[in-house]
Amino acid sequence: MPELPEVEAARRVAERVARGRRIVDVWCADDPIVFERVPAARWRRALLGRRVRAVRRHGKHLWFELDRRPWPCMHFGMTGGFHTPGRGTLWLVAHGKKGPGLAWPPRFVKLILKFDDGGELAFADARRLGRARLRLDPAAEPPISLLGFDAWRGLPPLASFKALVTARSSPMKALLLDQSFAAGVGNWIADEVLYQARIDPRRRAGTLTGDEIRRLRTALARVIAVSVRARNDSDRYPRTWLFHDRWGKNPKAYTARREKIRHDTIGGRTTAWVPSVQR
DNA sequence: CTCAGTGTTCAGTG
DNA sequence: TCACTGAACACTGA
Repeated sequence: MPELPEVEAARRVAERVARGRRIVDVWCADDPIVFERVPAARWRRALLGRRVRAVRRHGKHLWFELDRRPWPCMHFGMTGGFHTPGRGTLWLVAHGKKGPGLAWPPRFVKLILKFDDGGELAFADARRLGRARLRLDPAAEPPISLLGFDAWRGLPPLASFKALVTARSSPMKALLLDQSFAAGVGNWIADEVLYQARIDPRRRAGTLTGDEIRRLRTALARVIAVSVRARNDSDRYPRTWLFHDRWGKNPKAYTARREKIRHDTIGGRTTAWVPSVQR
């Protein structure tokens, strides 16, 4: 379930496994869709023998900083993630069986890196909406260069944040999902932020008052900070958040505060919101 | 069996 | 230019 907090968790796992290590083996699936028609042989040539200096993230994009270019960049799409072997394969994506997966290599694996200390890291993606690419300078080239501020580490000060919002005319839900505005916000976080900021997702960005924009920025900072700080996926979204009641497990569709939840398609995506709270 | 879905990209339209 | 819509991608789980 990769939005920014899950991708940041994946980045930390990748740093733990790979940072400072040398890549001693590369296995690459023959999947031209996922690998943008870069042949497996080119992946091997680019990565084999390289040392990993760091793993970087901007929005939902990750890349490995190696001691020689090009560098590999990943996007998890909706179902992608990193896996590590051993007792309790780490599942960063909540699909398939609950709990630690034991399969190695994992299902739908696209890339496996082996390191000089015996560690391994696999990139897998069931639905194949994710991407892995090779880039000479990932931050300076599309798609990463087209992203807006990172929603966690790059939130602009209030004045410039206001300017960015008032310059736009799209519905707030669409604006939050627009990665060229705030990189890393996905469908769930967008709904959570608008709920906590008490803003109707259909409101046009340019019509927000100064106070609403301030609430929006505060809610964005808080939702991301809390979910990034969480130790595990179950702590990522506190029980009082709209998140938990978003998909009617309870057909009553009320929030923890007994507020009626409504579902609409806004900005092309299913949107859960609370009319009695969001104006 | 059917259908919606945590995301992005592109073609077509207004 | 801006913004919206729908389709496509391929699989899972309700």
